[in-house]
Amino acid sequence: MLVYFCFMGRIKTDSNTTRKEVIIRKAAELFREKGYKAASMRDLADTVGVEAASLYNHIHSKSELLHIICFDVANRFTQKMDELEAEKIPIIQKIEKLLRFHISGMVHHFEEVYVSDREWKHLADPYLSNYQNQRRTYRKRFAAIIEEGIRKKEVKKVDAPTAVLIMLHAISGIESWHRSKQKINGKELEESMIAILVGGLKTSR
Amino acid sequence: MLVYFCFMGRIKTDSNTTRKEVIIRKAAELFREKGYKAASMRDLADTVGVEAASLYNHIHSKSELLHIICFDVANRFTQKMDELEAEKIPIIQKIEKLLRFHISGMVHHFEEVYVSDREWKHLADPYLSNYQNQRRTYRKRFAAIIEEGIRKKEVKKVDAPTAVLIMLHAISGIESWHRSKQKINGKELEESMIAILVGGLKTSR
DNA sequence: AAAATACACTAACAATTGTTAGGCAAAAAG
DNA sequence: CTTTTTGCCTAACAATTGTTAGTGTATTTT
Repeated sequence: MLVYFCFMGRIKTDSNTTRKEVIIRKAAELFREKGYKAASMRDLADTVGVEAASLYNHIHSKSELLHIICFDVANRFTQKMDELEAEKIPIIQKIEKLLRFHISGMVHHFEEVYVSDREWKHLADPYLSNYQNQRRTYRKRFAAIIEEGIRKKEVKKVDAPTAVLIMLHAISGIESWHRSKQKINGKELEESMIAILVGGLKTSR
Repeated sequence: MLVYFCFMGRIKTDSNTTRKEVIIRKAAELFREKGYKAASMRDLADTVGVEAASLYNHIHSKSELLHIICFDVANRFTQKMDELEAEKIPIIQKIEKLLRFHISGMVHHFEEVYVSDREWKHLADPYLSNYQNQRRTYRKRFAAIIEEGIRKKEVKKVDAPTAVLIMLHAISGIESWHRSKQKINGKELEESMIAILVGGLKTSR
């Protein structure tokens, strides 16, 4: 017979949100803030408002949290790429659209996108190789678009993989925009970035 | 009376290299590969060829390793900025020079630069705030150069902090160039990057 | 050659880690 | 209301962590 003094209550959920989703959300915040390895399950439990052991009623392991976050993001991007490839618009517009998708992902789903971008190293096989493959082919598809642009003379002659690398990492730099004190608003940021990045690609006339 | 069976011998050093420097070098490799938190002192000891405890004859703590790496890199960049500000050359050339310095740092001192870029979060105060300040003022000085360029109409009208963010993060993307199988050579990479980045900044004529 | 220093070793520590077991209470289902 | 299920709790585990103490052997200095 055991008496509970400081009973903490259940994890609060809005309707349409499972407790697991709440945990994943908080995990993303925490992993972003401290890094996957430095964030402990006890930390996570605190921010969720529960004891560490209780988390395991909803999830299987810490690593599950990471791979859910990573693949959620990766799949969203892959899906967007599918749609984009099917569209019949000028290449330079395709590129712009893709960049805008990346930028707004980084602005509005910051925690998840950032974690998937920086912490995927800590995935365990077979998820690790899976993730790496998905990422690699995504970049190849992106590079293929740029190369098509070069053939059609819409895009300046550049090394396509290098261009992809620049674009994607430039966008991941939005991280420091989030961190900065006096930040311009999200829409301005987007336009500035597009101007520089797309401007750097267009054939100069 | 104790007899040593598998005596591993001392840490090998070239002349002009202290054992501490060897350890720091290996630490940079390890921190880059696994991340600061995931890299254990026993891992480090293994790659150095020694027992974990022996490392402490040369260093004070794990965190010392991180802050030596971070500040070595940060100071190099700060120093370069000092030199550059003093030069009397067109702004667009200044920017190009700075970018080239960053690029070749990322190509030739990859491990240290990468670690200082990605793992500084794990610095402990007061080093953490120090580092953040140094980084912030560096970026402000970079932004000031771009703003001067805009005033002199050498540079397209863009939000300067955003431009800095793009440049620096684009360069840190060289990480994935290192990782990639079929990589173009370092010099080509540099020229490609300069073309896109500086191209994106110049006033279009 | 003797003395001093540098540097490696083994053994052990306290703290923190992810995770499991088992029990009780609230919420949902009957 | 009664039963079942869900979800929280405490307690504890084994593993891994950074680090210190103490000891012995190479190497360097005298």
